[in-house]
Amino acid sequence: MSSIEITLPDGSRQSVPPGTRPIDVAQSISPKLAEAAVVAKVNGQLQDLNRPLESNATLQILTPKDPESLEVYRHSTAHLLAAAVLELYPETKLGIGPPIETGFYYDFDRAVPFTPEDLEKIEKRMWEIQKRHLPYERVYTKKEDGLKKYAEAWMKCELIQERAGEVFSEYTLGPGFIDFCRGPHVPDTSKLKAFKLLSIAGAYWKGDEHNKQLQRIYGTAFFTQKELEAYLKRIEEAKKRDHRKLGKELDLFSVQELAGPGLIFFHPKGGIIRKQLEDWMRDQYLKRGYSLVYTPHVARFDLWKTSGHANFYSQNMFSRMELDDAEYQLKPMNCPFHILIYKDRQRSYRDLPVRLGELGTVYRYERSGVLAGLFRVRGFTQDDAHIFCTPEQIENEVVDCLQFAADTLRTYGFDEYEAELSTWDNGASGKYDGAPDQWQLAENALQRAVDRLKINVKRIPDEAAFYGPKIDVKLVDAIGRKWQLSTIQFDFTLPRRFELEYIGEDGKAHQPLMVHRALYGSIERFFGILVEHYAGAFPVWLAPVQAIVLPITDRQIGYAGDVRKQLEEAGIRAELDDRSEKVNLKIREAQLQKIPYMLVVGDREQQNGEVAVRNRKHGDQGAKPLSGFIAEIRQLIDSKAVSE
RNA sequence: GCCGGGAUAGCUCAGAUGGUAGAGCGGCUGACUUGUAAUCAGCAGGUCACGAGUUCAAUUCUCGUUCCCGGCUCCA
Repeated sequence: MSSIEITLPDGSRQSVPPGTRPIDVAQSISPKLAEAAVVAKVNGQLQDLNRPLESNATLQILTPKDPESLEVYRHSTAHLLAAAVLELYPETKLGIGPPIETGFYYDFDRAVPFTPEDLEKIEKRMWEIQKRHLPYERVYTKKEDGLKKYAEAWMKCELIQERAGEVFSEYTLGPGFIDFCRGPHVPDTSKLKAFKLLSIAGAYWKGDEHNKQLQRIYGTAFFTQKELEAYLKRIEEAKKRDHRKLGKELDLFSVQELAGPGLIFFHPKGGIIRKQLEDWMRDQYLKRGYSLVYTPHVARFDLWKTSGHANFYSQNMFSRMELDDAEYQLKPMNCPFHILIYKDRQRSYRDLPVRLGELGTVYRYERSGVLAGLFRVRGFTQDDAHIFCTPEQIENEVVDCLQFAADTLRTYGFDEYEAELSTWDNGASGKYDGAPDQWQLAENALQRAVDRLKINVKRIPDEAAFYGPKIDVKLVDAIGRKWQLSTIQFDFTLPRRFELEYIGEDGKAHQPLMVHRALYGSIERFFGILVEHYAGAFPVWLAPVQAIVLPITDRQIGYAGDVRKQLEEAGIRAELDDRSEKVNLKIREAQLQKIPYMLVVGDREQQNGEVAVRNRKHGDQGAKPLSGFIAEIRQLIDSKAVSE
């Protein structure tokens, strides 16, 4: 065969000699394309630009515009990191070094831990190697030879044992570096223009805590310095919004060392916000056909044996406590309690669906290292509800839940969200509880519900809870981060364990279906997400202080007090700053507290019964009659406007 | 839980190769009476996280504990 045929994405064809490289084809199309090229896609597979084409193929040249090329680029940067580490610390053993959503990492086994200073040194060495313009070259080794070659590198040996075929590929980076790797890579280090090492962390080999702990170096890389800087700026922005920092600055909540980690104290200002969240949710329960219930925080341990938590959830529960008659257990979940209410009397099909909702506080033992602000705590309150219904009712119930979740998100100013449907493995592994027809019914109901609402859902096989399939809703916050929020989960296990029943039309007992659902998930965590989403500048209806009256001199204190009183009578949370300070200072402090409205009152306003309105975002709005301002702010509060 | 880093005034942080500490902000007092992001002056605040050890001497060095931070694993 004297030539092979290459089909390009636009459908055009080229005849080229075998052994032609994708980069040559790119060059023939345009030197500019060759310059921009990062990697090739040959017959749908990513491949090195320098790897010769041996037979007819479709070929696409990927440039920074293609998302896949960034992964390759970052993977190559990870190799650069490994090469730099080996030059500086030759005794280090290499683990794996993949690209991740925000950059890349590489895992190392080394007796001495890396320090932040090492990180700087390593990054410097990376730039030095980058400047050598070393090629990434693909070479092949027989498995048996490879195992010998990597005898010293225990992790690589394991990987080769597990993953390599008879002959496997390796990539060199100059004369001194070679790594077992599937590739592909960028042609050489001159392609790598913008990268930065970010942090050091411990990480278990293969993610298993029984394995050896390695040292992971995280970094990030972008095609341009500009993108890198934008990313670093985003990290800075996220730090500024950190709910732990704002929680202290705005006096919203605290964690007390004397009380214990992961236990949250809501201060008065945080308490007001939390009350809004709770009131709204309880009102919604009642509007949407839920019954509001209250249940205890502890129960006999026997209850948790019946529910099964004593077995499969024990490592997440607080220790049992001994009372005179029996052992008691602080509740890690609300479901058994709601089930007991359901079971307290006989249910007819006419009673269904039964929807029992609660803001239920649960306690879970979380390992100390995982606790984080409001996002991961040991005591938290779920907006938890359980729906007991017939198979015929299930689809409508799921639709209502999803609608409810979407309304919740919209109310708090989240316009963007994603949904995931986690399904079982069709019984392949036996790790899922419940009958196949139950799984079928539930998964179909979930799928039809999202279809009816035209929600885009990502289906994730084999990710269901062992007791049933679920839909998870993830919101996207103001700076593009995703947070797991609402969850709607089927449960086939608990109705069986508790022998739940309803009497059907046929006069016989049937087992109801049960759905767990939580929309905020945890009020604490949702609160934290809100703090970060709004960077502490809460919508007026949530703001702890909605307006503050700022008299310019002591002469207006009397009038300012009247203004405040009228605001309070109109149901507005108002404060008065009657200190003998300059109005500039009062404004500054009110601004830093992110109070939505500052009402400046001087002699002029006092004379005319007015207030000079300053908005935290839009600044001075000029003077207006107090009654007019009250009408405006009431409108914002009553409509739960998310911006003013 | 594990790896690494950290804890100094109410807050943010500086500091000494071991000789018991400092700034800014805040607080208090007084003066100023001020028009849209910091008025001035004075004063008072610290078992340098906690507990042991080494030392003539420990906030500083060593060990342990607690809590916090970045990760791993897990998760609302």
